[in-house]
Amino acid sequence: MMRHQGAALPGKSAPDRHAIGPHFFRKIAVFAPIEGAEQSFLQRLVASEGNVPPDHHLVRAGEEYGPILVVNSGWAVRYRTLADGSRQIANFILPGDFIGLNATVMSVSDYDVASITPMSFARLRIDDIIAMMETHPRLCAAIFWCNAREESILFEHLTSLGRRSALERVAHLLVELLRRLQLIELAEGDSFVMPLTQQLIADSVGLTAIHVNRMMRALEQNGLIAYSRHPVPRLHVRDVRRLEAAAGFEDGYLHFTEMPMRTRRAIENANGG
Amino acid sequence: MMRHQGAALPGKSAPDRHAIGPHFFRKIAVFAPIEGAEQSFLQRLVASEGNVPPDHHLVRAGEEYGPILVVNSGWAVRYRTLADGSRQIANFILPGDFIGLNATVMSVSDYDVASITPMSFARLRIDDIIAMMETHPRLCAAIFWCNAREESILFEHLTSLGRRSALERVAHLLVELLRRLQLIELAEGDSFVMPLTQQLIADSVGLTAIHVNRMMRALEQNGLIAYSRHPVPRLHVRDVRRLEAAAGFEDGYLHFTEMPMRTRRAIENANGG
DNA sequence: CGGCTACTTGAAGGATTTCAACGTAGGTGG
DNA sequence: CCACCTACGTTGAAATCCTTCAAGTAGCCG
Repeated sequence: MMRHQGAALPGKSAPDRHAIGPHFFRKIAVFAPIEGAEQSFLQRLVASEGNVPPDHHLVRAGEEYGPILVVNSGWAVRYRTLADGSRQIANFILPGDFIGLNATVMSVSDYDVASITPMSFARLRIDDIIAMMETHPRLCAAIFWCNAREESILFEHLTSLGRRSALERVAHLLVELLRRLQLIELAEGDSFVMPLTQQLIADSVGLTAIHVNRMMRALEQNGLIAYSRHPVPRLHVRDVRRLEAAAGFEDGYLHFTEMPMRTRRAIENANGG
Repeated sequence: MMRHQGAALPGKSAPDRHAIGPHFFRKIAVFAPIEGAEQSFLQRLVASEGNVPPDHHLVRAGEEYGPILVVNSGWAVRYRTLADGSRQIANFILPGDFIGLNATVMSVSDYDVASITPMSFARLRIDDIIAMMETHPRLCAAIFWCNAREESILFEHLTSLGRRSALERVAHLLVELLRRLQLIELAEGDSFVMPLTQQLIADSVGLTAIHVNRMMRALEQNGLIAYSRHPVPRLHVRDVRRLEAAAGFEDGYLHFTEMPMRTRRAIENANGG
């Protein structure tokens, strides 16, 4: 059904090919570095790797979760569809993000996840993750932190929809994407490859695609952003400061910070002491 | 500074006074019953109990988390404040809910929590919770489930702000509160004590208090709800079905049951019709 | 070339906000 | 016990933001 990545590797001799790519470890390092034995333990947990084309469903609302995925490349989108056919996007899923982590405590999904671009990812068996949570408290805490950070981003998104103007919402999304991509080293300076259509942005920020268009043109005409279509669509943030100001952006919610001391101490004592 | 509940207990003789009230266990039972040894283990973890009056801050954005709380009675609100002074409420915190669970993996809060009514709660030390996660995997999973459910409610809230009309948003909030209160047995039939001002509702659903007023009057005039002020403010849902229809409400996101709502409706219609 | 998708622009309409009053209930101090 | 004060709720009218409707452009792929 779904084929593994067809890289022409000579047998199984490649000893430590990384199944979970570097973006995950860059992101998680904000919380705690995952290195050495821990990293190889996590790598050995990878059951398989996968690829999907754009517009492919990875999780479906109302259906059982599949394996948990860690994105290695490509973008996906998590959303709910309403009775009238309109949809609301919760968040854009970037390399290094988990997909379907709720499967550890819920059997059926209440949202959809679909790829936007071609994607590659590592698959982790749910039972292995649950077992890991008992044996490796630091990794358990790291997963808990990923969840908490995602929830924080969701809250900021809610704040946008509830209390910010159309211009602010669009600007805010663009700054957030820039910052998240910079963290995983997928931005080049203040620009990044931009796979989102204006309709996707609209479904995220609660506007019509038409109005998103007007807001982006306004940002462009004021010299805050620029857009180039070739060779691939790319967004350039011309003035990060002014874009942040236009968005009412505060970066605290992204938690570019460290693990609290007490958590580190507790975990170290449990393990070594 | 903060006094313990002044109940005139005769010394320490009361052996097993429940520090975490019943609402928490009713809610969590949807996921897994916490009974016997597990329940008493959790009860022994309670470091102390506390009370606060209305409009009291329990968590402050930008400051370190205090102990983790489990609400025993009263309502609180979790929100962020924007630069211009407006605020966005993420969720209303009811009896049985945790406060400050993120303290397990983050040291500084990025949101405020404040009481709406007088509240009572149990305090749990963060270190004890972290230790518990390693020794009691079922309790760890239960906490993980609480987080996942809260995130799911937040997503539905986001969907309201992004894609529903003012009338739908208000109706949706009222149905959600009814359902959550029924789960913890704090509703009486289809009515419940309503401590929220229209301004609080407005800050939750992203409208002005004036427009919330108009929407509530519309719901009242159409016979969907009724409001009585004495002896305490109380909201009566006169027609749950029609209120749910007006809200575009689907209860899957609350994770009450294994059975999706459309299935249950189909069964009820088949029986009653 | 035709058909598709995404993007762009203008004008009219509608939903929600803003501004401005007024009502009502509870609490406080004279 | 009444006068005043404050917080919350209620209503109307004007202004604004965003949507809807309509039309047209640009690039891509068969």
